[in-house]
Amino acid sequence: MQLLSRDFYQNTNPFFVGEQLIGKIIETSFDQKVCTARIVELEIYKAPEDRGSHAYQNKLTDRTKIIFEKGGLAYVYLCYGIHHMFNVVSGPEGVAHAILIRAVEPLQGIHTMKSRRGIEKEVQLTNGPGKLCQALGIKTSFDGETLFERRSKIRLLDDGFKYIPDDLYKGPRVGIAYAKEDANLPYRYYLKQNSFVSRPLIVKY
DNA sequence: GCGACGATTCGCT
DNA sequence: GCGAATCGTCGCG
Repeated sequence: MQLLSRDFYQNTNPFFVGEQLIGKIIETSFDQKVCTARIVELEIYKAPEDRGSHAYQNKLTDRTKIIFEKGGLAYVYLCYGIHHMFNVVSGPEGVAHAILIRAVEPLQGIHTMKSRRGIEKEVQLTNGPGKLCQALGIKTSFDGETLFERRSKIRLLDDGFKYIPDDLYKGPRVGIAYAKEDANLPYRYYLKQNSFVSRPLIVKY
């Protein structure tokens, strides 16, 4: 298990970073509880031209300032007043790319995740951006945490897992109708065969 | 200061 | 399939 390096996140191409993040491991540790889970679905938000991005046209506010930092930080915000959303900040300083983690596959700490979620069914634990934050204990207080340090409450790790490139689905992002034509861009990635993906494509016959 | 709204989830019909 | 929950952020003036 190896920490992803600080340099990895600063790559200027957010699509490359997104492809690399699929299959990597998120580990949270605090309150003497450790949870790990594999990333199986994410969405790219590409500054400054992406209307879906909070940093569209490089809009700089108290909330978005963290996205402009050097890659390798967590961007966590509250959605609908209830759900936390976890993003990986990428790109060099001043370039506001963010990658929303939409689904993960639980590996360790499943008992803790069940207790945080208040449910027993494993497939429901982390198959959505709000759900996985609840399961892993990710809150807005994680905003700005570094992802490349052992001492962080949240880290990203590589265990050598490799997916088959043909298994990677690329399609439109979810829930961003306000982004108009940008909503159709293929910025959502997920592993086709994985049962923890949120809202997988329904195949019609 | 205030009103509108959201990168969602859950429960009920 | 639909609507409510629930609150921080943003834009307006």
